[in-house]
Amino acid sequence: MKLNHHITIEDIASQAGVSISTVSRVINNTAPVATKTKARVLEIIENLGYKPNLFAQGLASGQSRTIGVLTQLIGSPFYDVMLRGILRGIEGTSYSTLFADGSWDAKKDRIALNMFIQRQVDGLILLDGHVAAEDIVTISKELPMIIIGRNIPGLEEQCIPFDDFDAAYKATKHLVDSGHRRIAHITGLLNHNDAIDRREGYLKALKDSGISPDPDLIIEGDFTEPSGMMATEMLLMQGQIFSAVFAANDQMALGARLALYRRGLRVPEDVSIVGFDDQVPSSYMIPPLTTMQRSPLEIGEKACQALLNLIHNKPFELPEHESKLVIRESVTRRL
Amino acid sequence: MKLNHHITIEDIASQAGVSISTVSRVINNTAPVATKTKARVLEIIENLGYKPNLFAQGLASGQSRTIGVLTQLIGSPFYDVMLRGILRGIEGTSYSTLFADGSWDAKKDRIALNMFIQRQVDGLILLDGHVAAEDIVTISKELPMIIIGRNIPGLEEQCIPFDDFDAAYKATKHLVDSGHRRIAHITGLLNHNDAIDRREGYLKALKDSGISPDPDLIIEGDFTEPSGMMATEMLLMQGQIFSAVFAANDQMALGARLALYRRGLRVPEDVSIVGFDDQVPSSYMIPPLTTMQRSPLEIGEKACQALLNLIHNKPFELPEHESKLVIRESVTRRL
DNA sequence: AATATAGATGCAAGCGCTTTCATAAATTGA
DNA sequence: TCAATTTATGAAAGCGCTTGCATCTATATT
Repeated sequence: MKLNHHITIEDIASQAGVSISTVSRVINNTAPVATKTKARVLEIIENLGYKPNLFAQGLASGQSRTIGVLTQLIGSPFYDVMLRGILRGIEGTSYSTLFADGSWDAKKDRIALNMFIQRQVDGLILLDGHVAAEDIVTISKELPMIIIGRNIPGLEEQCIPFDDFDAAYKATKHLVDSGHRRIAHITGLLNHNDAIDRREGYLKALKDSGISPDPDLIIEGDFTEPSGMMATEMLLMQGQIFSAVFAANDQMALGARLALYRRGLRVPEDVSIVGFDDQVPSSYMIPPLTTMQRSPLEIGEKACQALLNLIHNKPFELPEHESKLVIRESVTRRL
Repeated sequence: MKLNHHITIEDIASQAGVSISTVSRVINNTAPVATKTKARVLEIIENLGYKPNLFAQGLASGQSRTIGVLTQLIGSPFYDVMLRGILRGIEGTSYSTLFADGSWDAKKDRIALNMFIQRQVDGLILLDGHVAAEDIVTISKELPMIIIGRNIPGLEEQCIPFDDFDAAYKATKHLVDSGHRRIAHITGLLNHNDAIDRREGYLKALKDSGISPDPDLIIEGDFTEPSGMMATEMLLMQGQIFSAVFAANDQMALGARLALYRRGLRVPEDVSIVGFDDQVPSSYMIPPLTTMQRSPLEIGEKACQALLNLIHNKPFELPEHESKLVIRESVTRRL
């Protein structure tokens, strides 16, 4: 392992007996260079282990070979897997990723965005968050970007929205189709659009099935396990009658499951549960959780590739995103 | 949201009627500047929303205001929480983090390290990984770094090793103290030092208690849920007799729990389980898992602060790391 | 054979900052 | 009051690269 940051393009040039322009050209493939010359330069670069100084490159070219990724809460499974997808998408390219965490805080989002701009990232991936749509539009005029999990008016081509409404509809429908009529819903934080969309999907599915939603069966959670547990405890304490729970994510489903266990209620015999996200631990819940599967890894990877193409003005394609129901063992038929 | 990357130090200088040197000095506090002048410059900077170009700064000063973080598998809970700690530690500073994922692959580690060096990070945090100790020592001569999860000879002052041996010892001891004699162990990947240390801790605890370890009760997993499940199924299929399982991490404990469920074995009545890491889903296992708690958030944050101090040649302190047993409901006394 | 064209290379001007060195102004001490 | 400091500032030389322009050679076209 050598740290040759002292070798410069000039060293290469003089050893190869050419000018630094030529060396620069072979590095960047930016103009034709005689085959022989190119080979010689490449060889010397290899031998000396020369690596261009990215600051100098960046300063001269205005490009940073860096993309910024704004996530909302590192340590949150769904997003983390998406990050892994992004890292996978960038692998093998000369780009690197700068990470920042908005923590669902608009102020932090702005700080992060400013940081990215100052560091002159060549592109941006936004994972959800509370950045104002107009700011996104402004920035997108000067900076290639892909927005995951939102749909910004006027920027649809660069957005990968989630199908929260549809997915929640399907999840709820599955319960209805299994014969459940009194289905409780633990929502996510209702200042998050995805939580709202999921609730709407739930409501629509009930209505379409001729069931009039009971507001008492809808409790707001915050996407965490404890909130799922508390929501369920509250339902139980209030003596609400329900045969199924649709949780707006798997974490809350796990919480709900524990609350039921504490009360001696069996899943799915007494209460069925459907989650959302299909996170890894869900398939190891007792019993394994029926949930809506999404494909964050693929989304992250494809989004990253799309961004890279966008940066280079090449045509790009955004991944289709459709959640699908994974039937496991937490739902039973009710006659 | 403005993107003023076009304003340069010269704009500030001319507006303030001073030279760019002076502006540079007030920005960096690198030499005395008359109070009045300083105030004027600062005001203009503020008004114009000027942000120094980091490439130019980096090129001129050789500093990047960036720290590199090499993680092993983004999406893996324990490390992700540590990343959050790091991000928390860097918050409010002028530094940013460059992330790379080694995926427990020495080759990728090297690529990432080269990338970091090329990007001239000012410091490095290594989360575990397979980088050769000698390479680490070489790099550390030129680059401030903190190594988490390993102990590199000659670099002890910059390492935050984990107490895997002790923690595993405690975990196993807890089972022994609860009356268990035939305790199975699902190890992690045995090319990982932490997995080896945990196994050693397990063995030592048994021996110290006068129990001679049964090799048939030790099965290698790979730290994932499915491996924990398969290991347990294998034990069951082989007809091994055991009243407790110590899994080298919580994910495998979850897998083990599902395997037992499938066989109709109750936890903890028939088999007790102890995990390792205290990841969030573990406290929502049915029944909640007894496990070894670690403090990745704190470690990440403190490590980051230590690195920042190290970069600035200030004295620094590494976090103490001690795992502690969290007793929940997956272990029962055996008489 | 004469001219046009494409290919190969070098020169030199930046990119926006930091920092050394020199100089000018202000302060101090005797 | 004058030399010796100290404080404040500017000029200019880089940092290591990219890139437009100019030059020169080799090849193609008629």
